[in-house]
Amino acid sequence: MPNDAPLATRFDEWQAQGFDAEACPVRNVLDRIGDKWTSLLLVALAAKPRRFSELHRAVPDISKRMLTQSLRDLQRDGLITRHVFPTKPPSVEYRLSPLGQSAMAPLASLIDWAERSFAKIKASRAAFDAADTSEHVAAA
Amino acid sequence: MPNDAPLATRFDEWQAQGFDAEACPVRNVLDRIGDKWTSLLLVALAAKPRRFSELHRAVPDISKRMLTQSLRDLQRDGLITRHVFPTKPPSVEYRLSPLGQSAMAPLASLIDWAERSFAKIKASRAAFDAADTSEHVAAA
DNA sequence: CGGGATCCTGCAAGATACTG
DNA sequence: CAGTATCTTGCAGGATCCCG
Repeated sequence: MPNDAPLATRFDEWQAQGFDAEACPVRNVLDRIGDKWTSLLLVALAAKPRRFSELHRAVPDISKRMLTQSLRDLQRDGLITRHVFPTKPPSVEYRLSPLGQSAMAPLASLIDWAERSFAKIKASRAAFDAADTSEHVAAA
Repeated sequence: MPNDAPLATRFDEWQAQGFDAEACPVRNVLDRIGDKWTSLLLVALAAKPRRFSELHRAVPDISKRMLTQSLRDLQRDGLITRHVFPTKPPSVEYRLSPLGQSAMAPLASLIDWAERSFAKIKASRAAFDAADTSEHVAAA
């Protein structure tokens, strides 16, 4: 039940429901988006439909196993559709479903934020790690 | 370098850079957001600053270990700040940094999408699993 | 109270090989 | 080409105890 209450209020609601993993949209959906590969695959498919090996090349360091599994997860959630062309050899095309397309706007806004903030985050990490190291040095 | 090119174009750029994990904002930032706990903690802190054990209660099924670690990750990325009050016993307060606050808008839009789409996703999952099962049954 | 250190385990995911 | 099946392992993360 989406509503326009501030996040803080909704957090209280989720909390009241014990954050039931089955019921909580944040956990259900963010777990998928945050998956190492799924959001990358969604973006890859946002450009255009692609075939299995095309995706494999597009995302170089994913294993065939994980690619298959990630695609099936996305399909199971209804974010992408899978079309088999019974050619020889077979070819399979994946494309965003309408639901998947509807995810792109919020996902893009998050990616925008990520790109805008990346420099600050890197700087913060460097500072944090430097402080950590110098403490170790001081302690040693 | 944030820009207003469509995601598809930016994907090609990332790809050209080999998706270097150190350089790619998507991987760097989404990995954190998608973390099982961090986004939940951000939302919890969006309401108001909270202390360690308060957060522990707010997110019931996180272990102390993971809470500590998630908070340190968020602090390292500069999304939250940590304030130690040398009372007895000590109390530590966490709160969103300006950078963390700037993340809330895109995060909220994603959560909105999640809540709006959750019913569809659940339905899709159910249909997918049912098809799977019936195939097994048919095969058996 | 707010952690750190240590031990231990399960499962996520890589590597490899096979198939329609 | 587009996957499955099996085996194997690393390490995320829980449980427990300790400490200032």
